[in-house]
Amino acid sequence: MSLRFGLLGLLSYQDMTGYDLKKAADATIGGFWDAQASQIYRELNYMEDLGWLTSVIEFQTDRPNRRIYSVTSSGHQAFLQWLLENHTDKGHLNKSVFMMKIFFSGEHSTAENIRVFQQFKKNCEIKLAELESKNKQDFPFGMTRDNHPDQALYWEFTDNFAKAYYKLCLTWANDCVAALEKRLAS
Amino acid sequence: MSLRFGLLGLLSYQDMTGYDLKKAADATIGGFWDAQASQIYRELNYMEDLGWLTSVIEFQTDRPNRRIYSVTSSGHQAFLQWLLENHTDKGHLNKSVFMMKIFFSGEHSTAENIRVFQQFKKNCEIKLAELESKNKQDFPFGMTRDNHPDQALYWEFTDNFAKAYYKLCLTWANDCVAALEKRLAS
DNA sequence: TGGGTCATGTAACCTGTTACATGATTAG
DNA sequence: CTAATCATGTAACAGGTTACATGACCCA
Repeated sequence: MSLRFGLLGLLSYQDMTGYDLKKAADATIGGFWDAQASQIYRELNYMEDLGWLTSVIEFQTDRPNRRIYSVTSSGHQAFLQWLLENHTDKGHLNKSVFMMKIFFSGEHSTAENIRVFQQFKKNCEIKLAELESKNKQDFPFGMTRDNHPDQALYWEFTDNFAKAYYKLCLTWANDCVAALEKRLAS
Repeated sequence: MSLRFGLLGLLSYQDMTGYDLKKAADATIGGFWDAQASQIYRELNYMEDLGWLTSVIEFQTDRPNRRIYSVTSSGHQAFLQWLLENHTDKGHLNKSVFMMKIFFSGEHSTAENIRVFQQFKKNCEIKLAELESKNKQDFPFGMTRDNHPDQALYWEFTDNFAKAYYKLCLTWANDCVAALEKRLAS
């Protein structure tokens, strides 16, 4: 699994600094991958050691210097190979803390669990709103849909998935709340 | 975070060995948590050090001895506290290798990507079939729905979620394939 | 004057994964 | 005869998280 290859992919669109990458990642793969800045810097370092990246420092006087990374040909090869490796992610719903808690929620009162679901719904609504609004503006750093017509379709696919996912969460949570309220009434 | 509490939860239903826990986990929380046996044993050890569990060895002659774990009161307290901690899992679609690959799939040919989606669909269908069949039999180790009426509703909630999730994956993948075929035709 | 942005990182830690090892019994 | 089941683990590693540190500039 790997942020690693996500970074390679983004850098293949455009040379960037770690700081830029954090923002680019949030704006592009952020719907399904939450990247930590500290990890980004670590990965960049590691990949430079591997020879997958090279970097140049841009000196600035009024702001901190910027270290700009570029993918080498061996880095791009590694990326392409990763893309071809068998995609069988075992179904990718294989670690959900929230579901774990729900599973054991019989320990709590019905009323309390309704509140938990309502909180969950709020979070989903926020996520959905973020995804909808993001859609209107284009991707940053020169990665526009016009710029990358072949890629844009796949960007939409992942976007659609994320949206559909959070909508599913909302309807599911509504059903759960309905069932719990029914129990309260009886 | 954290198989640990899942194990505590299951042990609160019934005393068990690590081996039993692996099977119980697969049968109960397996829809949304893939637990490794090696990690189970490590966690059991660790929790015994913490004083959250105690264990007794059951000697057997014809088979390996069994180490049976029970939750202590401090273990149960830790479990309850975890349940109450704020549930805000940031949305739990925050790490998907599959989506990462799809996002960057513009590098491949349309035909190849159609095959990738078809493989994905097959995996989802298998998962769905597993979930449907599991439903018919009851949970193992005395954890029946009649036995735990308060819990059973929440078990169903997580079950419903997993099923709805894989169904969503299927319809999404179908839409993607349709879009790709349309592109092939034009 | 306080908080946000720009920009880089380190260190310790936690959690989960992979690969391996052992060895008897039982069912096909 | 072979594979699965029972049953327990260890060791090394990979990947991700949290907390912290630095410091200037800009805007309200």
